[in-house]
Amino acid sequence: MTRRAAPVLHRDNPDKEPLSGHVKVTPEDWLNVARDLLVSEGVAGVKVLAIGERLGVSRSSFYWYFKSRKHLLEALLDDWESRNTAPILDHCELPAANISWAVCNFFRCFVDPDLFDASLDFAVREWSRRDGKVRNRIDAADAQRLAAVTAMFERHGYSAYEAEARARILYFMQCGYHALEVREPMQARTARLEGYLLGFTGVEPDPEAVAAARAFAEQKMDR
Amino acid sequence: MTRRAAPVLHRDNPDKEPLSGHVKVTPEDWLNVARDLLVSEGVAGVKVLAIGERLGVSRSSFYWYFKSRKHLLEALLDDWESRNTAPILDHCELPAANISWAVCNFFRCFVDPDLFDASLDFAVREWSRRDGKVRNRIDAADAQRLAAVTAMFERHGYSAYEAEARARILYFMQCGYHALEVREPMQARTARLEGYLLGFTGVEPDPEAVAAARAFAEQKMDR
DNA sequence: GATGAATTGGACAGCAATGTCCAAAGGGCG
DNA sequence: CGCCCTTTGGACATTGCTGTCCAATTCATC
Repeated sequence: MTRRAAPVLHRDNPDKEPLSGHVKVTPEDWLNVARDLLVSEGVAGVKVLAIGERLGVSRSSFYWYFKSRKHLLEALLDDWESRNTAPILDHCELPAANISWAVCNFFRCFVDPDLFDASLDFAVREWSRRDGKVRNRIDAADAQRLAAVTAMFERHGYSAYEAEARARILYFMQCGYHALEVREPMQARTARLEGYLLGFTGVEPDPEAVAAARAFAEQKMDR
Repeated sequence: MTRRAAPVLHRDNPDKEPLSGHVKVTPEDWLNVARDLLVSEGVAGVKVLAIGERLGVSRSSFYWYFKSRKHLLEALLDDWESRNTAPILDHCELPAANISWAVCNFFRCFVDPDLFDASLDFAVREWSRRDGKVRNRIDAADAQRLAAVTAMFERHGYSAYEAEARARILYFMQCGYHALEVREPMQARTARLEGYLLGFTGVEPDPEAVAAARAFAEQKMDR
């Protein structure tokens, strides 16, 4: 059925080899909980004490793995970069019979948290408002993603000018949807699918693409 | 020429009557600087000491006007609510010869910071992620705005279904644009106007509406 | 000149966070 | 057994914030 999100803690993950010796947690555990806190509380919520408590481990042992909180935050940023942009680029490049299928491929990222973690992306975005280095990283990511969507429209026969406008409508709209943290049942969302596709592409949507996308989205419902 | 944004400090605003007696600042001054800080630093940056410093006034005098920081924040939220949603509703209801003009009216809000302060809106949105009461207020605002845009499309002949989808594309896309804090010269933005209008409305844009919108936006450039 | 509204600066308590140091374990492993 | 890697908990210095209290001051106005 639905793939479960990977456990945040190393020791809760049966796939990982057991920790030997006196080891209770790994640096990755610190990082995973830090990411969780970044999303739920913002960068200010990423506190050494809070992470340690959730790991069931003392605050002092943090400094065994990381030089300082600052170094943890740097690791967090690398982690985000290495996981959130690639799936979008991949899905834009997927072969597609027509523009309906192409846009539906793109949609998958914004429906499936395993492909694109919108909460993480916006947590980093919020962080970037107060940190120039973070800001540069996210600007680069946005540019890459936009270029990929534009190329997708161009491959399906849109002029460079129209492809750019449509790419921006599509990508910004998805970002806006998540920025507003709209809460609605997945069915309400997929019910508008034909309308969205018509708006994004300017042509009547391909019923087969719609059906496939709807099936994919509703299967991801219980998330 | 360009209308300057109102001075943040009462005493810097020549339109206001001079303060009498020993008065150096008004509660509105505290509020204005607080709003500035909310936007630039986030709600955590709204600190009594920091505001006092920018007002050139001691921290202690804050408690003459406000019971506590918490009360200041409540005033800040009321202030946002009373200024950011009305212009959008108004501009959606403006008479328009066709859908191109209507959407261009709507655009004005997102181009003119006097009509809609996107930075403030997103600062409140960020705040709402960590405060349930704030969250409820902003959800209500989003619902009102979306309803107004939907009604706008319906008045121009779109079916209820299509109006809803197009309203969401339009409103979410504008929010996404600002959420990503795209930095580009206004000319680059208006160059895409025809493409945007075609995407949003599904019909070829009215050249007169485009020309008027372009003139309006470029006149607001130096902001 | 007295009154009172507005402001000041300093002191103090309380809290939460980071980072440092260290002595004392505890368990795996040679 | 004894070494070493890892963890612990506590103490401590430091920083920065809120909120309280208060005595002193200043200026407009009655």
